[in-house]
Amino acid sequence: MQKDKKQLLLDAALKLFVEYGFHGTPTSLIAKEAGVANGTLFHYFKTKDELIVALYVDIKNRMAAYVFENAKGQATFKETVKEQYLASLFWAQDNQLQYRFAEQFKNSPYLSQIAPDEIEASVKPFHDMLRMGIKEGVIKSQPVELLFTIISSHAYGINQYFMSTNFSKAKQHQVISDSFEMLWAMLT
Amino acid sequence: MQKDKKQLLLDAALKLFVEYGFHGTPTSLIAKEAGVANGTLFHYFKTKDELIVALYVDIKNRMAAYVFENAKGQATFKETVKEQYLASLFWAQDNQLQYRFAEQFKNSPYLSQIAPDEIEASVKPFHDMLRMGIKEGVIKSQPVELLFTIISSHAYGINQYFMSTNFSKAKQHQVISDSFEMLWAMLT
DNA sequence: ATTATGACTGACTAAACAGTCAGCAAATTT
DNA sequence: AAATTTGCTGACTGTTTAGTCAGTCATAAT
Repeated sequence: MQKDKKQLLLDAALKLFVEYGFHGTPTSLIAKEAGVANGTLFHYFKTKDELIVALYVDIKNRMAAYVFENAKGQATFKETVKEQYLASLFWAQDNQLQYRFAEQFKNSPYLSQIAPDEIEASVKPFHDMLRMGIKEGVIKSQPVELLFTIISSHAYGINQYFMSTNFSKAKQHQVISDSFEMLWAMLT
Repeated sequence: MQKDKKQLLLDAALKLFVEYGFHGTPTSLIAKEAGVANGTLFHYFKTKDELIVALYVDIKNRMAAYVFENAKGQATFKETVKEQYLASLFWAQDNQLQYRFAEQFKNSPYLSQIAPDEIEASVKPFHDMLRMGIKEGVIKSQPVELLFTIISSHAYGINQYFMSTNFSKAKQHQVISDSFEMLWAMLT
């Protein structure tokens, strides 16, 4: 039983988009790489843009699911934040293509095709959590949007660092763990 | 005396690339926006790719010049780092188009068209400075690449935050200044 | 005054592209 | 067994695109 063709198309598109960019990748090449006919792409996605947006939404959902799955049921606030931070970076580590695609997408004009309230909804759980931390007096009283952005971009930076080095997985885990303690010091 | 046509083309390309993306912007539209003939673009830039890369290099140089100009001659290490950090963010504030273009470029496959040693050279002054700080025992003893990436992405985060808010310039300056102190606490 | 130069033009072309569509073959329903 | 549906195909098309090039014109050199 092989993967269904929709998934094959998404996999092929991901790989090619990261390598050649959105418009540097013709739909014909995506179909070829996926091993399906040209028209099949348009059977599953009305337009190329729809494929690009669908791919982004799919990746975002998978990452969010992974982070929440791995960070649930922590005893303290700090442990919750830490596990979410670690899970994000571990996910990025194991899904470099997805991560790079997401960054490319976020910095492109395609981002405007995602409804603002959809973006809003995806960050809400994190904002709520941070609000709780402030209420409990564990972290600094600052706008949660600012705190969340700082945490996210800190993780982004660590990931960039890994992309330019050649650390073993164990070494990377070490750096991630250390970097969280630096980050935490900044938040409290 | 009007700007020369090369600069008009770069200005037009910048505006359109940020709005429509690299491949979403035909060369014909760039020429039209610049108010020059179609062929003039190819008189100054052999290919569209060359224009894109030239635009990035130009922007990077301008930003670097601004940062160094504004941060030179500080008395202490901390003040030097702080002024460079502030200057970067002030520049981004006053050059939103340039900043967004640079981010789009950095996260695209075009980045690979910049020679690694050129990238290396552009970050070297910062690495050297950080090395000095470590030697003097002012900041944490960590790989300078890591420290620099953390500082850069912290600034990136603050800028992202500004893009989703509507603060006055004064308020933004306040946030930038505060955020540096948080960052500094993390580095020492 | 004549010639030479080089920035600039814009009509043009070959190639590439996203998207269409008539229809096929296998599975499912009747 | 016939009819219908469904997932898929790939040749095709109208449009758009990057890049070309023969030639214009203002300025500068002789």
